[in-house]
Amino acid sequence: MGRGKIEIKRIENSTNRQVTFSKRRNGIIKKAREISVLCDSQVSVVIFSSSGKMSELSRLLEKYQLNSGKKLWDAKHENLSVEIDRIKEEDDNMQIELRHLKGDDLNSLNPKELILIEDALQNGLTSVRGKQMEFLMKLKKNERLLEEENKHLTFLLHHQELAMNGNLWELELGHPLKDGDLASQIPIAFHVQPIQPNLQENK
Amino acid sequence: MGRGKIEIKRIENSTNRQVTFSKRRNGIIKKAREISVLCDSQVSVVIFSSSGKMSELSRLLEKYQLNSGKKLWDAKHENLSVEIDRIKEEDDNMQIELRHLKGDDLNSLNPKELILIEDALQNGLTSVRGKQMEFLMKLKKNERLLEEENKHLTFLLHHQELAMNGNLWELELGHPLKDGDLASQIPIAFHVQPIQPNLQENK
DNA sequence: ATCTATTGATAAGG
DNA sequence: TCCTTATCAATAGAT
Repeated sequence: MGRGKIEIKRIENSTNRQVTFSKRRNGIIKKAREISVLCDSQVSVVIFSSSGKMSELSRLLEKYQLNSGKKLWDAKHENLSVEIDRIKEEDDNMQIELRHLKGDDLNSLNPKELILIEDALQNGLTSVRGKQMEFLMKLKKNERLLEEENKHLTFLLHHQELAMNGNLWELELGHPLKDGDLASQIPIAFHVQPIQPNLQENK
Repeated sequence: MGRGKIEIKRIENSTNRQVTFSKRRNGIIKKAREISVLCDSQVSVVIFSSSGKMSELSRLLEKYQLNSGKKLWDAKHENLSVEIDRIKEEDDNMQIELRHLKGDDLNSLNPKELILIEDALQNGLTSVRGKQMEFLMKLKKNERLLEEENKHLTFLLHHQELAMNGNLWELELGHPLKDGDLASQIPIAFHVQPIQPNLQENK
């Protein structure tokens, strides 16, 4: 097309080459636009001239980018996928084991496996109850300590009251209390009988 | 160019559109090749048909591709990292729960949590034992059936032997057995006392 | 897919 | 780069 046919090989005359580049580049981009409109298709054209200048039509490239991105991903990071698969499998296995221990999905198991799970559960139960017992002991011990402290404080309080009463009467009587005084014979009863907890672990 | 001029807008006839797409795509790619040869330029053309199929010429645009590929990879990588972290966390949690159910690492738990675990274990144990009971029932039932079959077979055997003996004596005596014959009074004892299984599930 | 009339692209020149 | 124009390639529509 044109005043003469040309062979498709590098145009050696640089001016000529530049002119042809310009014309054909426009032609290609025009045609790319046309096809994208006519045929409802996504087109991207990127052209670099030999001097490095870029022209571009991108009626958009998302799919392509996604595609090449995926390839790149697959090639370079397959090992990561393997890692993920490995973890997921581990995950699945644990999920199954958990379900079995919680009493679900037992139908897939044979009696031998059921026995293993029963043993595991029994062991777990024993351990958990042992730990609960430990807690209980700690609580009881703490309780005993508190009781003793309580007794001690009560004792102190008693003496303080006695002392205070003594002072009052001293003020009123004008002399310290002596064994013969009535006040010193006031009965004071402290019932320090702590509640005995009745907790009992049921075996 | 063609039998008639066409307006540049979406071709509604889908067959027509498909045909035009095919022709023009080839044309564009051919021209892209030509310009890259004639003008010593780098060209990339990517065309997606409306149905999503991709055609491409890339006389190649490494910088551009690598760049977009890398960006894409980064985004994907981030997503995947998040996914991996999520799974790993799930993994850890399950691992902890499993260890707890098996009676390990109980020190980190408070009494309330211990009770939850105890309940879970108890439930699991109940389910597992229920399932074992099912198995047991199945076995017992099977056993009963076998016993009955056994009884039946023994019965048949007994009769067959009687018949055989009868025939033998008939042969020897020259006549069928009658009540007066000695042989008909031979005591034959069959002790069909199947073993009673003493299995007992311990609750 | 192939044909072909017609249009559109473009080589050469200014 | 733009215009012109002769030439030929691309292609629309038909088969």
